[in-house]
Parts: sequence; C-alpha cells; structure tokens
Amino acid sequence: MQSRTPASRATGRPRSATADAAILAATREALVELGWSKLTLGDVATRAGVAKTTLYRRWAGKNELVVDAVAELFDELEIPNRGSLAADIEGVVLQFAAILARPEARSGLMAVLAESTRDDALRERIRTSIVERQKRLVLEGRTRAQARGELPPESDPTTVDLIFDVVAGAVIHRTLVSAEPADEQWVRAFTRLLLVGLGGAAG
Amino acid sequence: MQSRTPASRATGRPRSATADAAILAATREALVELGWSKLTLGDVATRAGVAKTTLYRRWAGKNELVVDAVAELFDELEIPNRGSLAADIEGVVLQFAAILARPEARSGLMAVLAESTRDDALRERIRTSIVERQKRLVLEGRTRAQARGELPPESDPTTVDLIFDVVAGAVIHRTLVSAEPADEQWVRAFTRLLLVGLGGAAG
DNA sequence: GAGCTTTCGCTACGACCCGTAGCGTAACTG
DNA sequence: CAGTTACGCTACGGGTCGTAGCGAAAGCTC
Repeated sequence: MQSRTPASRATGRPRSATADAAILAATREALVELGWSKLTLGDVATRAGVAKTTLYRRWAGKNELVVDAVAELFDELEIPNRGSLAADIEGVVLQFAAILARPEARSGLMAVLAESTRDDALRERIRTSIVERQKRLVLEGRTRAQARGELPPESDPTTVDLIFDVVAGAVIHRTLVSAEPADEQWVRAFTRLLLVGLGGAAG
Repeated sequence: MQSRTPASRATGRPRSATADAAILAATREALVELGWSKLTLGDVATRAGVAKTTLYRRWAGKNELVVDAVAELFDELEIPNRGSLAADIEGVVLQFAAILARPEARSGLMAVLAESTRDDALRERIRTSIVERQKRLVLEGRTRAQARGELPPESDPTTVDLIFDVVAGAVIHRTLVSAEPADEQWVRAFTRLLLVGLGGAAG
C-alpha cells in the first residue's frame, strides 16, 4: 500500500507506524482545509508532527500520498443484504455517495484521477488500491440476485465492468460534477433506471 | 466565456483576438505535453508568443484558463438523427468518448473538476460553459424518441438530469478511471443496458 | 551490555514558479 | 492631435520543491 522498500529489513530502527497514520490523517485534514492544489507536503509534515524528510522517505510525491490517504476512505464499503436486488443496489450506492460527500474524498479523488491520465504507475496504484477492490460489491450483488432468481445465471465478465462503470460513474458525476446530492430520492430513481431501463421508467 | 470586463470599452487599444486563440491553443498543447500539475502560466505564455502579464490580464489563474481551453473541445458535440433512440444514443456517446480520448481533455477536465469542489465560482463556470450546454443533447434525443413513440410523452425535468449523469458519468468513468476505450462494442452494450435495464440485458 | 543498521528531526540549499509592479511602446478613438 | 487602453519586457519578494548533510534515537544481533 505504501512505497517502502519491498522486503522490510529485519535490522535497524523500524519505521514508525504511528507516523504513517498521522501523515495520512494530516493529508486528509489538509485536503479538507486547502484542497488539492494548495496542499503542500511541508504543511502536511507539520500537521502530522514529523519532519518533511520523513515524508519523502515514504512517498514519492503528492500524488502517491493522496492516493493512500483517500483509499482508506473506501475500505468501509459493504453491500448490504436487504432481500432484493433493488434494495441492495440502493444501499451500496447510498454508502458510496456518503463517502463522496466528504470533502477530503471529493477533491482528493478527482485530482489524483486527473494526474493518473499522464502517469501509468499512478493509475495502476489507484486501480489496485481503490477501484478494483470495490468491484467485489458488484460481483457479490449479482451472485445474490442470481440466487434469488432476479437475474439470469449468465456470467459475462465484461458485464460486471460495465455495471461498475455505470454505477460509479453516475454517482460521481451526480455528486462531483452536477454538484447535487445523491439522496434517497435520486438513488431510487437511478436504481429503477438501472433495473428496467428507459423504456420502463417514466420518460 | 473569458474574464474580461463585462462591457468592452469603446476607447483604447482593443484586445487581440489572435492572442486569445493562441493562448487557448497553447494551453491545450501544454496540457498534452505536461499535464495539469506541471503546466505553468509562464510556459503557456511563451508557447503562445505573448507576455506573461498579458495572460494574467485576461484570466484570473490556471483554473479559469484551462476551463476555457477545454470547453472549446466540447462545442462540436451534436446528436445525430439515425432513426431510432438506440442509434442516436450510440452516436452521441461515441462522439463524447472521442473527445475524452484526447489527452488535453482528459487531464484538463478532471483537474478543473477537482478544483471546482473547493471553488464555487469555478464550478459555476464549468457548469455553464461545459456541462449545462450538453444537456440539450439529452433533451433533443428525448423529443425525437417521443415523436417516434419510443418513449412516453411524459416530461419529468429531473429525469433529464438523471440520464445526463448516467450517460456522462459512465463514459467518463470508463475512459478516465477504468482507462479502457469506450469503443463501439462497449457503447452498444451500454446503450442496451440504458434502454432495457439489468433485467432485459444479459446478466 | 557493545556494535551495527536504519530511521528520525533538523537545517540549509539552489531551483523553480508565482503573481505583481513599473516602464516605454503600440493600437485605436474622437 | 490628445486620450485611453493593451502590449512586451524586466525585475522583484515570497513561497514551494526535493535533496543533502548532520547528530541523535531506536531497534536488532551477538
């Protein structure tokens, strides 16, 4: 998850785990107060109570640091078992929306995504530490729905990717671009659209 | 569209329209070569062949400049009339994906969106100059589909916003986060999902 | 404990970019 | 012509970057 040397040496003074947590927390705090562009590593170091050099020993730069700081926010996501596919979708989308409503997630996530368009290593870091880990939610929801008979037992792997892009993309666009809350009403309408399509929904 | 004084004065030396175009083109060029974070206004000025002070007289900062530079890319969007709602959607989504495939759109758009989470004026600038102008495509497509009898003649205004978030969000997430091309195959699958929903599509 | 290794906090540094001020010149109006 | 505004250029203080060097601290092995 971090950029330390692959095999941790058995000898010498070990790195402080407390410092790691303090730095990541300070990064999120700075994201809230300053946003991405005005966030400086020197400021983060001061907030965390560590030296600037300590920070540079662990992370290559601002991008990598913010990815790790933001990734922790998404670890709490779980898909609830509410008895129906529609209810399960609504539940997980609301959780996702709640995370994106937090300012440290908003500015941090979009900024590192922007940087990742020009940095393949960074994009891979984002994919493995944030994006790909949440696809399990789609897989789990589909498995449950198939067991209930709500979805055909087919299993095209590209369909999972499509659904993930649609769900995550819609929520992100709603909250970060349109800047409107993804509240219960919106989530219900979105879930209905996702399940029955434009033809079945109110046009 | 730019940050000049509201009423252009009748007296004095007029601002060079050539310089405007050169600066915006230079900004896109710099976005391609350097990306957002390494783009400097001094460099843009040099590329455009103007003085740095000239640039600061017209734009308040990097954010506003990039918004204008990127906004021009989206003006070419049109929804084609292909005879069916599905074909119309596929056509406009492919156009949208083609724009997002360009590096100057990728890094520029995401970066200003990230900044807009902490700057209300910037978000409003993005909404009026980029986002809101493309909602006409959804409205136009729906009107056509209703005339063809493909959609009920209802007209819930929030549905348009929902569809826009779903379409734009999915394409953006596919191209910028998943980093996979929104090619014809993907667009066809997405359109089918949008029209008939999860129940009708292959699960 | 002694000795080794690595991390830590601290200071200092050159390099770069920021955003603005000041100046003389260019372009356009009445 | 005078008046007004934009332009190119130079220069500046202020801030951040990322790194180097130092002595001290914190572990591990013997």
